[in-house]
Amino acid sequence: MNSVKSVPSEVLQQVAEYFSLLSEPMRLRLLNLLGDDEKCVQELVEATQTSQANVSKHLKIMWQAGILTRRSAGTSAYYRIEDDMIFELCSLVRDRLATRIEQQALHFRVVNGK
Amino acid sequence: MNSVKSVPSEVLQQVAEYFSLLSEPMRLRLLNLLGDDEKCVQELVEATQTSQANVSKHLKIMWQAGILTRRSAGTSAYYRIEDDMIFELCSLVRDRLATRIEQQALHFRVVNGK
DNA sequence: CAGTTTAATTACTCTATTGTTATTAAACAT
DNA sequence: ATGTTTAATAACAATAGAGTAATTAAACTG
Repeated sequence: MNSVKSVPSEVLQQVAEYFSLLSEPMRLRLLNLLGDDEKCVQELVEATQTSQANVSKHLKIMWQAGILTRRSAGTSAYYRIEDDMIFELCSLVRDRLATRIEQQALHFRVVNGK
Repeated sequence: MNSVKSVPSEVLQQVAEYFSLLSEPMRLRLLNLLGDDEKCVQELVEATQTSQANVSKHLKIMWQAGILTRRSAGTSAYYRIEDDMIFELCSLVRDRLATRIEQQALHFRVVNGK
């Protein structure tokens, strides 16, 4: 007897797809650059030092997934973070990694006798 | 002037790697099966309907990443979730996806006049 | 209208990862 | 010792994804 209900595989699939959005450094960088403001593609290209095609591709992926909004103005396209949960998820993971590294440093010091 | 400090690329890399651990349905299923208990490889193989080699490979990946612990007993190997943050992350994403689907259903009803 | 700027798309290469099969290793049972 | 069970590993095929270069499309500018 297991008290935990088994999760349908479609749900696992969707959750996995959401996490995979955040599993690319370039997308995390774009999200970090966007922050609370909206930015156009050109600004993001200049800040990331990658190709315009690559930036557009990543933005499209996140837009299709519903974590960004898109606004056209003239020849420009402005993107903004729609889903604030992103920040919560990222800071949770970042803090966890930080404490883990600190613990590793502590253990390293212990096994080497301070 | 941007008030947000730019995140070093090594940090982005590590955060991305953490999320990529959770971006596979099979690993999410294993984590869900593990829950709060420890389970051996054989139990997980029976529950997942995939090959023993595949289960072992995924468990190794998560063990190396520090989100599982491993205990040997006889010919068996028991794994347990070490990092409870997993549950928090997964339920955050699952709830968000649920509300998104509900909103889509609502919008669907509106555009079709109830 | 011609020229320019900005973004999206297409076609492509390269790399990483999943899952499978087969094999090896280790602990136990008879 | 032999055979059995359990898990880890190696080698491989198939797939997915990132990044690039080139092209297309759309909106401005002169």
